[in-house]
Amino acid sequence: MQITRATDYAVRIMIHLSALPEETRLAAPELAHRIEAPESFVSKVLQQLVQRGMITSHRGAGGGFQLAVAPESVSLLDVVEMVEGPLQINLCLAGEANCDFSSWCGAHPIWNEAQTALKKVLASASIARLARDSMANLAKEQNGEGQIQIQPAQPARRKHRSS
Amino acid sequence: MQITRATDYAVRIMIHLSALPEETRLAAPELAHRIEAPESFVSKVLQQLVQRGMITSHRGAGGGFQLAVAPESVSLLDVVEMVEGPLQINLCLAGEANCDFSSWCGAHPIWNEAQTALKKVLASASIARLARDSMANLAKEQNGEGQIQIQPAQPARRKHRSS
DNA sequence: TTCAAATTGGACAAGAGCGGTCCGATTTCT
DNA sequence: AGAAATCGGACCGCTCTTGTCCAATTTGAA
Repeated sequence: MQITRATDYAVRIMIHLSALPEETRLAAPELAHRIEAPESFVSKVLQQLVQRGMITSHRGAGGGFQLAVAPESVSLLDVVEMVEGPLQINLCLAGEANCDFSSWCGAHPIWNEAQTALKKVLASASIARLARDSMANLAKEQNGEGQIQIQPAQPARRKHRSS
Repeated sequence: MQITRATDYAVRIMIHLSALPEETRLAAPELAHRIEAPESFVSKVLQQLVQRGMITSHRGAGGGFQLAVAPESVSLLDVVEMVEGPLQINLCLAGEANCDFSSWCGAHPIWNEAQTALKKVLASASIARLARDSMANLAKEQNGEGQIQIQPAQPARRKHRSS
C-alpha cells in the first residue's frame, strides 16, 4: 500500500522543473542530484515522463529536460497515474470480473469510498501549487540566508577546470 | 498501490465470521470455500488473525475458528493494518529519517492529507456494519428465494457417508 | 568537420514481496 | 486409539522494484 520510489521521483522532478524559470533546461544528472535520487534510475523516470508528454527532452550538448505542460493543469494524481497506471486500492474495484461479491459485499462500497477520497485529495493539488508552496517554505525556513533554494539552472559554462 | 490478497481475505473472513451466530465455530477449509479463496493460503491468514487476537482457534475434531472480538469495535482499517502493518501511502511519511525534504516539500502535506482521508474512511466502517450490509444486500438480491446466503454453520454431524 | 555532451533504449540483476502449496508435529474430541 | 483439526515452518515460482551499465544516436559548438 505504498507509492513506488519511481512515482515519488517523478513527482519531485515535476515540482522541481515547475519551480524553475520557464523554458529552463536541466540535464539528467543535475536534476537527479537536486532531488537526491540515483542518476541512472532518474534517467529512466525521465524517459517515462517524456513518453507521456509531461516533459520534453533535448539531446546533445546543452541539452536536457524541460516542462512540456502547464503545471497548473496537472495534478499530483495525474503524475501518480502516469507512472503507476490507474490507482486501485483493491483488486475488487477493477471491474466485475475480479470480484464475485461486488454486487452485495458490504465492504465493496467502502473500498470505493476510500479510493475516491484518496483520489480526490491527490487530484486537488496542482504541480504548480506544490512548486509555489515548496519555494515559499524554503524561503521562510532559511530566512533571507545566502543558500540558494531552487537554483535557476546554472549556465554550465565552465571549461575543464581541474580543481 | 494496492491492498494485498491476504488483506482482502482477512477482511472477508472477519465479515463472514461476524455474520454468523455468536460462538459459531468454522473450520478453515469450509471458511476458505465460503469466501472463495484458496484453502492453504487462507489457513495462513487465519493463523495471523489468531496471533493478533482477532479470532480464536480450537484444535481437534469439531474445532475451527471463531470471532474473539466485538465486531462493532473493530474497523476495516484495524484489519488492514493488522495484516499489512501501518498504512503508509509514501515512504516520506515514515518519519523524518526517510525524507530530507519533509520540512519544506510542498507535496509532503498533500501526501499526508491523502493518507488521512483514506484512513478516515476505512476507520469509519466497523466489521459489524459491513456484515449487516452484506446480509441485507444478499437478502434483497435473491428475494426470499431458497438459496441460503450466509449459512449458519452446518452441524458437521455427518458420519462417513460415501455419496 | 570533428568532438564532446547529452538523451535513448535495452539488457541485466539482486532482492524483496506476493500468492500459494505442502507437510510433519501437535492438540483435542470422540 | 483414531480421526479431525490447527500450527508452524519450509519451500516455490513469479513479478515488481530499484537500480546499474552500455552502446547507439543526436546535437550543439569549437
